Amino acid sequence: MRKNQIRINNERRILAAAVKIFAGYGYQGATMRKIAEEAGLPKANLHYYFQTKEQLYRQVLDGIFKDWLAAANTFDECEEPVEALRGYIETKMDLSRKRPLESRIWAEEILRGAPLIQDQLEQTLAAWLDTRVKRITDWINKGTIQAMNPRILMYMIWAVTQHFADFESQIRALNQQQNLSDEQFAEAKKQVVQTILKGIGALD
Amino acid sequence: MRKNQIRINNERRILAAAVKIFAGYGYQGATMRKIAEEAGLPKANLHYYFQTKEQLYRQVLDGIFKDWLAAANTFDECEEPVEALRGYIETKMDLSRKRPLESRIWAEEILRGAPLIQDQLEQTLAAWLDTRVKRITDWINKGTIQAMNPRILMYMIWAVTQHFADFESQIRALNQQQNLSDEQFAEAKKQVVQTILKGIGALD
DNA sequence: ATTAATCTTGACCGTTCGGTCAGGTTTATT
DNA sequence: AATAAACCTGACCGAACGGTCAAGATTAAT
Repeated sequence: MRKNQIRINNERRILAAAVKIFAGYGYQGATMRKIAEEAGLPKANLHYYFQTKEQLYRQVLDGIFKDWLAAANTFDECEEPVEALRGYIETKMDLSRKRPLESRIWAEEILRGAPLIQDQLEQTLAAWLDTRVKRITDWINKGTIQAMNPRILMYMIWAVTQHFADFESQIRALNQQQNLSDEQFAEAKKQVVQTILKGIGALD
Repeated sequence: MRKNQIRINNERRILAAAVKIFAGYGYQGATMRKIAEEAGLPKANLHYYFQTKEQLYRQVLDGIFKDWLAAANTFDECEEPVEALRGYIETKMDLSRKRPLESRIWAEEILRGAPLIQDQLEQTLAAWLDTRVKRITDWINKGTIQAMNPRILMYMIWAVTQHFADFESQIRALNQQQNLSDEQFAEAKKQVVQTILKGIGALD
């Protein structure tokens, strides 16, 4: 079932506009009018491609969820905890830097109690986490890293890395009203990796 | 200018209801009708005590901001980095546990770009952070903890501690649909403290 | 060239939003 | 007891919301 080029283009335009508006205003604060304006299309046209606001929002969330899971590639490819965790943390930091809007949409959805993605969290994400927990447990049993609760380690990594996207406006206010420069962000990335790896006894 | 008891009681009731509704639905998603229902008062009565939805929201934010700053008492009272940071992290963790709603309201406000509290961030919070950064810098200069960027350390502490409130629904979905028990939370608190303190070279 | 399918859009609809207000009730002051 | 101040609230308002639809325009298929 090949899609027409017109449909492909317009769906992409609308989704890109929706990401901006949902990230900037939240689900409730975002309006179909604003998204239509951002996309440069009449509002009725949005409803032609996406029947309801909720369906449009769901498709946005689906795209974000895929990126979320894909970020774990480095984690899976590396044998040793230092490489694997460093790669994962750096990938998540880069994601926060390059796609902060998506991170904020995700955060707001969780903040509201994950009304639309609870199933995906309980099914897909829970399974995803379980396999990573097993790998970390193996490292612990081998003595490569110290004993700990692997889940809490993952929560900490998520918290810290996503903070640089989700709380960007707070960080900016505390940095002379300037977003972190590339140099500052690189420093943050380095320090985050260093602190966590050292914190779990994977370094030294 | 002493306030009447009726006013005191009703303002408190309305503010408590507002915290619940703002936390559960976000600023845009919260309605004066829902808040009135939660408070058990007619909607028009809310507007008698708080002229607009925004003013009510501002007062909620003000209360949260004060708790935020007050959590630093332990930090200031202790001489040594291990005590000071441990106390601060534990206080912030306890705050996330006991008052998650307030944490979520704060998070959403920052997520939306801090439209109403930007001034307070740039003035009060920036000054607050500066003094703590100075203390940490002193520790670094004394060699008690390793060299690092103190601001990034504070961001990490905020990120991790608040994550347990802000992402509660995600953590629940990954914990067999159960909120963290007191025991699990205590374990998390311990591991967070341990990881960060060890990560900055304040332990061992 | 003709038909069918897809796409486009201004105008419109019912609902809900934040907010107002007049007029009544309760509480405080003297 | 009388007056003033504070408090209460049902009914209402204009604006903005998500969504619909009929009728026309464009593109694809034959």
